[in-house]
Amino acid sequence: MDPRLPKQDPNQPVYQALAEFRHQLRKFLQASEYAVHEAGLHPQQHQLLLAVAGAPASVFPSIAYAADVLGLKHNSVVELADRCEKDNLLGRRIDPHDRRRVCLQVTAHGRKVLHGLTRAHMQELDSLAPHLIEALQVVLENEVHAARIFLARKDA
Amino acid sequence: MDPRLPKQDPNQPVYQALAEFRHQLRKFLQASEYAVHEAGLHPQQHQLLLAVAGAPASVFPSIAYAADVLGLKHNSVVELADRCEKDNLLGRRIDPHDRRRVCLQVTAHGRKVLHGLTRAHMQELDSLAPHLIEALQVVLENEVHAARIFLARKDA
DNA sequence: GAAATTATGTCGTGATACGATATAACTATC
DNA sequence: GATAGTTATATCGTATCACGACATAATTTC
Repeated sequence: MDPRLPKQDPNQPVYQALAEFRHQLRKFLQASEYAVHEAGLHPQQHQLLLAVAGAPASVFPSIAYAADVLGLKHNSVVELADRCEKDNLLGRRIDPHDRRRVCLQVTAHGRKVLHGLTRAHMQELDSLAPHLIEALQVVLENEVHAARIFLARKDA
Repeated sequence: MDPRLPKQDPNQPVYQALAEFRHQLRKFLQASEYAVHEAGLHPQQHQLLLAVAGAPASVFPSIAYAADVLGLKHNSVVELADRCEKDNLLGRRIDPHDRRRVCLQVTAHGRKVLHGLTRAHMQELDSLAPHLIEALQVVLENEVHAARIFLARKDA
């Protein structure tokens, strides 16, 4: 006998769609982490480099800014920046206009590493993006379907 | 004087696109974690529940399967399943056909929690998915652009 | 210019994913 | 049908890392 109980949950297709979307997301994140590790740095270091190098020209790349876009608390970014500085990926420079603030800067070495990693990421996304979008669309279709059921129920 | 060096890195637009994509990704993941936390469980627990409940009917939801789709080592899933079992979200059942294998099953309580969380996730994705797709497209456009430059250089 | 606010930094703690290792069940081969 | 090898799950010690709580220093407000 199969140890699985009869799987008659009406939400199963929704769960499957969401699970598949997460799976695709994780595949991208895993591929990213692998490439990053090959390049000799930690995933969070790469994310900080990318956030700083990719900051729009209009924003000041401070600790607080990085914490905001990375979704971390400021002290976590302080520690992360410490580790990046130790590995010569990032530099700190105090803002003369406001000497509380720190301007994070990618070093020449950091730039070189980031450049290589970016190539790898673009290639990865090239093949994964369609799957990601497809999975997202399946999720949204399920949503429409669920909403239809919900509305039908309300009408009854 | 501005502590930022002249930002003339030709890759900046690419970095910005990738950083924005990651930012959107994190916003989704953060919103997810918030909802999950509100529901009284840990993000990884939710992921395991989803992976098990969303497993296609054709696959056996074992520890190894969960480890595969969650991108974790099997022993991490063992520990995660322990925590889920302790919180009455998941049950283990040995497969009679192969008594080494364990069948993971979402409990009634787990199903109830997952149901509520799924509603929240769908709503979140409803508003975030367009931004995610947009960010992805900007990345891919940058790739095309970069490839064009690359090819032009080769032709020269 | 004192008080409140803002930005960054320090330190101890807790959660968790992992490597190494263990145990048990299945499979193959003789 | 015993032994070797493989597969699936489990245990345990460790390291990383994000966090809360607190500290320091600069700026702003009144």
